[in-house]
Amino acid sequence: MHKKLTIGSVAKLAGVNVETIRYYQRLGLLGEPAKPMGGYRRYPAEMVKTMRFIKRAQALGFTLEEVAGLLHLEEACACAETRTLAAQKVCLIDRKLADLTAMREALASLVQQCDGGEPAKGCPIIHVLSQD
Amino acid sequence: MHKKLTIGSVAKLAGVNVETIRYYQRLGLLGEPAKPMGGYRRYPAEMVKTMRFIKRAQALGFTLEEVAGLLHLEEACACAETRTLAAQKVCLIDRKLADLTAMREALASLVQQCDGGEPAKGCPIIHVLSQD
DNA sequence: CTTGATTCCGTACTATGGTACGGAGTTTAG
DNA sequence: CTAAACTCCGTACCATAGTACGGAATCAAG
Repeated sequence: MHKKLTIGSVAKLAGVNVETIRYYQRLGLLGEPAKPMGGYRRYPAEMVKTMRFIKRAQALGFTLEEVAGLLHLEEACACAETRTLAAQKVCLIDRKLADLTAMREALASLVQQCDGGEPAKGCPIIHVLSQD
Repeated sequence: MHKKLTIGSVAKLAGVNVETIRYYQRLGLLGEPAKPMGGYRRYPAEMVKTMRFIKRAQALGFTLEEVAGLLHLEEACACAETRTLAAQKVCLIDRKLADLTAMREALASLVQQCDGGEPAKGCPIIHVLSQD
């Protein structure tokens, strides 16, 4: 009794296109409930959460393939492999955080220097960001 | 006398494909020096820095179109428009940082719980990450 | 001065992440 | 019970970010 949503409702609740759900199903990211003899498929409400998770992960730079990996972590935990995979993701995120922070500082200082009014003679943006 | 590199050397120094440089030129991200009467073009060493900048920005989730915007900030500073653009990028980065941090915490706690040894019964990863 | 590497240029192809479309069947609301 | 809305399925199309290819010209070393 907990499979009550049509694909359209899932899409609406998750804020995505129906086609996107079908696309993810083709990629194996989302399961397809069995089609009840000629009728429409019914989806559990957790589907919406999973969709939102995918969208969040994607926004953070994970590819759909990586997201598929993260989703597998859910069903197979307490396993050395999956733990390692998750730990690697954490390292990867740490590197991204460091890079993003550096970028943020550089841009913020650019904005400040622009505020300072010092005209022409080249903004330091590329100079600051392109070293190493 | 400061235009000494061939496109191949730039590519090698920046660690990218020659075709990628030509692709960026087509998109207008990189300039093309004038071709000296039937010969090969020569590029300034800064080209390498610009390439590296593009790659760094991309790795942080900026599209090539956005990178083009960032590059324009370099030559036209002290201008209200460009300052605003940069400030918006900073906000955007702040949002990404917040999201990434949340993701990091969630994943790290997943790893810890896996370490705890509590077997089966579902990892909290999706539960934790998909709320709101 | 020839041979092999590199450049130039255009065009085509690839992968990823979707979106759109068309026709047939199925629901659901009035 | 009919009409509108939705589902199913396959196939086609789109944008982004490149990579590959092929022929002609040019350069650099032996």
